[in-house]
Amino acid sequence: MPYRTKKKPPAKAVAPDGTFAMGETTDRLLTPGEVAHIFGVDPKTVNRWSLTGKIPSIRTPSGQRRYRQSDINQLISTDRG
Amino acid sequence: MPYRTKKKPPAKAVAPDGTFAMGETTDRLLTPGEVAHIFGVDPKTVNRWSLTGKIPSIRTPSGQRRYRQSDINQLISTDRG
DNA sequence: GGTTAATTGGGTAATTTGGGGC
DNA sequence: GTTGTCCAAATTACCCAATTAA
Repeated sequence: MPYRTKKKPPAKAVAPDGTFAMGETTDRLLTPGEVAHIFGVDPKTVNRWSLTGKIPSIRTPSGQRRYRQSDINQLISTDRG
Repeated sequence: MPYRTKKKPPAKAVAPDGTFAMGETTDRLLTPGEVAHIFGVDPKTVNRWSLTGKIPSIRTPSGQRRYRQSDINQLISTDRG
């Protein structure tokens, strides 16, 4: 999967009729490559972060890792040090 | 994770945050696209999982696959490693 | 009926994984 | 202690057109 940055349409999670747009909502899962692109590191480094408990990860039934966008956003904080 | 749709899914089964309503839609069958969204993969990958025996699937009379929520829930687990 | 979106199957390219060593 | 790279095997993504579902 290439490091594709797909633009998200205006996030409209739940419509008035109770329906919602699939796949474009708040908590989509990111691939290691996407997270790596965000932080500017190697995908393997991202996996190391999950190994050391720095990022929670979800496994596909075949063992690949996926990361919650909310978890990633939590790590992105402006640093003044 | 190229699965995206601008229209409403068949019904509200899995909320954008990944949760679901227990008392209401527990036994509803999920489409490949919905399961794909949960795991952050392509719908075809989900079908591949059923072909390799990782997920039991149910077929519509026309041959399309559907998945039980209970089967999917069993596979979801946060991973530390 | 008619429109739109999702699913399916096949083929091929790209990504991910784990280990090892720098 | 952390990160980047090389490797082979496994897994997944994207392409297409036809079928099915809503």
